Formats: sequence, C-alpha cells, structure tokens
Amino acid sequence: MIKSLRGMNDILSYEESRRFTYFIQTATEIAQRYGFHYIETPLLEETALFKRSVGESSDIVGKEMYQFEDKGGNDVCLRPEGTAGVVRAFIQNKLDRAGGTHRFFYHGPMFRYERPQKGRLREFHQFGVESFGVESVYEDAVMIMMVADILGALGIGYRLQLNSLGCKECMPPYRDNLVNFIESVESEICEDCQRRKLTNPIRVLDCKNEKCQSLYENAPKLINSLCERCESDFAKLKTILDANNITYEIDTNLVRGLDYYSKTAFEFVSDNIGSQSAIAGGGRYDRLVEFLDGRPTPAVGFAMGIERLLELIEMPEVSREGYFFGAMDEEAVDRIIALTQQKRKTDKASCEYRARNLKNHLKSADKVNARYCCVIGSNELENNTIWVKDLEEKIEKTIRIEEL
RNA sequence: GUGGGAUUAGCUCAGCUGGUUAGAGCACUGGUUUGUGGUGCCGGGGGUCACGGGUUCGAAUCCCGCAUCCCACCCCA
Repeated sequence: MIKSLRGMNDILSYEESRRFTYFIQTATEIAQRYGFHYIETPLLEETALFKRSVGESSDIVGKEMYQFEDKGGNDVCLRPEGTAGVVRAFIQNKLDRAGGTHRFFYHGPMFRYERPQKGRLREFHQFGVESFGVESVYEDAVMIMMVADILGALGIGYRLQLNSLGCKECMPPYRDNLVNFIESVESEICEDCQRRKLTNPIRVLDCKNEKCQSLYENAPKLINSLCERCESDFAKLKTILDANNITYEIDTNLVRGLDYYSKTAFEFVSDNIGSQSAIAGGGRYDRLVEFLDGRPTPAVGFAMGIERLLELIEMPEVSREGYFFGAMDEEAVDRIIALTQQKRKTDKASCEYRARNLKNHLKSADKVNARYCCVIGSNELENNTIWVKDLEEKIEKTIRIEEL
C-alpha cells in the first residue's frame, strides 16, 4: 500500500473537514472586513528568496527546506512560510513603486522538513495576512486585534505575548552589547547558545535551557535599549491594545524565528495543545521589501497555524438542513430523482436510489441530518402528491408535488 | 537530528506467564407481519494482529530490524 509521506496528512474526516472549512470561512470573512483581499502565490519559489528573507541563520532555511534542483537546473524549494512569496509578488508587480497601502490575506500549505509530532507537520497550513505601506503603529495594533477577532469568533482562548525587536538604529548597538554580555558567560552556556552567538545572538534569549535562562536574567534587555521612536511606538501600541481590551504580557525574550522582523513582534499561544503551543505569530518587517530589492516599504503581518487551531475551535451545533427524498415503489424512483435535482438548485438535497419502505427512508433522512423527509408511495404516485415530514417539528403532511 | 512510549476490525480498546476457527462497544449493513426516524429486537459483513526477519512443535503474545504516530529535546505556526 502506498502511504502518504511522513508528516503529511489528509484532511478528510467529516469533523476535520468541517472544522477546516469553517476556519477558512471565518478567517476569510474577518480579513475581508478588515479590508484585506485574497492573494495566491506559488508553492514553489527560488531558494534564494527564502535565504534572503527568512535568513540563512534560521533553522527553517538552514535545515528544514524541501529544496531541490528542477529539470531546468533551477535551485527551488517548497515554501516554508508565506510572507516571502507575498513580498516577492508585491515587488515583482511593482506595487512598491505604485505607493499606497496594499493588504493581502492568504492560506495554503507550507512545507518544513522537521521531525513530526503533535501540532508539527511537514506539510501544514497557514492563514496569514500582510499589510504593506503603513508605517503607523496603529496598523500593528489592528493586526493583533484581527488575530484576536478571528480567535474570538472561533471560541479559542489564548495568551498574547508582545515584544519590540527595535529597528536598524537601535538593534545593532544592542546586538553588540548582547554579544559582549554573552562572551562574559560563554563558558557556562550551552553549545546551541555558543553557536547562536555567532549566527544570530538575539536567539539566545529564548533558549529553553534552564541554566542559560538563569544566566541571561542579567543580560541587557532590548526593551531597555530601544531608540526614542521604537520606544514611543511600543508604548503607543500598548496604549491602543489597552484601550481596545486586548490583554497581553510583555515577553522580553520573545524573538521571532524569522530574521526579517523588526519592532513589533507578537505571538499568540495556547496552553491546551501540547508543546507546540504557538497558534499565531507575527510582527513588523519594515526592511524586508528593501532586502528583496524593492523600494523601502513598511510592512506588518501575521500567520496562524491552521492544524494547531483546528481542535481548539468551538464548532456551532449542526442543525437539520435540507431535504431527503425516497420512493416506496420502483415506479416512483425516477420522479424523486427529478425532484431532488430540482431542489438542489436552491437547497441541500439527497435521495435514495432504491425503492424502500417508509421506515428505512426516515432512518436515512435522519442519518444525513435532513430537515425534511419526502416520500412518494403508491398513493402519492396516483394522486400526484408527495408526503413530507418535518423531522425537527415532527409535523407531516401530504401536498401536491408543485407545492414542494 | 537525539532520547522514550505506542502500533490488534472504519473508530476506541480487551486479549493472563506463547497453545486450536483473535473478541467487545461504537460505526456500517440487512431484516423486524399492512406506510412513521433519531431511542426497541434479531441477524450480517469486515482483521495476512503496522511491515520484514528470527526463536519455537506452535507467536498478536518472546527477540531483532524497519515504518508510522505520540511525548520530550530542538524548532515554530
């Protein structure tokens, strides 16, 4: 038997399928209310795109990409995340030159060659949004509120963690400062942190090693080293969130795993889905468009991990809906098929192809959760009528077929 | 990539220290005296016990390997 590849799942059970489509519908509707429109970009991109945007020092690019050479000799890979492709499309279509604001949302599969566990698949789905051209910190706040809206609409509880990563003015001096500090404790920190010191020193801050964490308690904090503008924007962000009843925790060690983030960084986490607890994450990436050869354009976005959210969604009750048709005599089957097709123009409708007794039709109608069970037997066939029972109200009547 | 656990019917699981045709509940399906469901009763189908080796007279059960899932590390959505 041929099986799906490791870490690549089918979404096909009734419940999963229902949850998945419900999520997409809900998130799409909310994104559209916020003025975002759908963008679809290729699953396959040039490898260089991710190396330059996500960053070579990140694990995602360093060891998790599905990378290969295509038949034309191009170095390509399956997208490990969504932002890079959207930014590429933004620049390629010269929207950076067009000016103004551009707001997109997307959803689709992402690929990372990781060791699978609960909430971590090799092919997984994200829903994300990207906003270009807005420098104002209000946009950052609105992004966060949008995530909160989506999670709220789905009945999902969360904790919001917030940090500021600084900008090109205040980040580099801080980084130097931090490297100096790391060197002062270098002999005691873990191997990973020693490596991080060289590749991406900021990442030592969210090291999970307890010993490292205790050493870093005295590390300089970026949040205390922000320049005036970053400082005031971060303060403003908190004010806006407070005013809109969004509760958050400041996590000075929150470092996004992708190198392109600056200033606002946030992560929504859930305590109910195991160790892979990040359900949404995002932030500002004002420098990325420029890095990818576009005109400097401020931008901010987020992504949500759909599989991680699925089991947390509080689904609405399923209610009886639509029609079920059945025939009790062979001669009536053709008639109910025609009636079903007619009903399907406006309503959900299904039917039984075999002539069966009434009890069986009622059972089947109940099983498919139909609201109305409509049956034609010999009496009805003769009189050109149809027997209809409302399975919810338990009311039944026989009506002329035209009245259905 | 590292360590640990699991793997028996579509699903959730039993199966004692190896012993004949591997079980249950749910699900599916058929019937249930003249046309009434979700909630009665009776029946039926479905498993090379993940896969590959080995030990044994005999393996779902013991041993080795392998795959996948789960948990932790790691990483991140």
